Amino acid sequence: MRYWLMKSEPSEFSIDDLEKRPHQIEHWDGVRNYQARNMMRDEMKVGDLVFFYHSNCDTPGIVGIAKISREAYPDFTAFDADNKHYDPGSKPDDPRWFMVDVQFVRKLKRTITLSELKDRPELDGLALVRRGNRLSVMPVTEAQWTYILSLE
DNA sequence: GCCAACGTTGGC
DNA sequence: GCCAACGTTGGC
Repeated sequence: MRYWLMKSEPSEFSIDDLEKRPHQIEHWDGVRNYQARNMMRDEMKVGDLVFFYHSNCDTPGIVGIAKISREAYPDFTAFDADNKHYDPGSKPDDPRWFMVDVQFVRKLKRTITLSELKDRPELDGLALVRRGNRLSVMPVTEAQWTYILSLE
């Protein structure tokens, strides 16, 4: 089993939104970065655990835990010309973009903020805190996962 | 709102 | 294949 971190802007889709979805499951659409796509398509497995991260908001940070409930399948929002993630280069018979389903597990007792994650030398290797990183999906090692949870 | 960092596009 | 221009991300 692997661990991940996935970013979402809470104004678009927050941990509370996930908790309120039917069965507390939602598809993770809109990823349009090849590196992130490859991780979702090739490496994410049902049962993998995910830190749910709120980006582009007042207090960026990890707010909850989710799990992968369905492995990669074509991101149908890429086929919809009215969708803001539309990509005419992705065809139903030859999809370019993929998504997974994530299921709510729990919220953290508090937000573990980006600024405190940056302060921890134990997390120097975490892509999230590396300069200039923009990946919206990234791997987390088991050691990093355990350490971050110990901060809760 | 600003802007640094980075990915993508497309002319050559 | 190079690289300038452009668009996006996302912290601040």
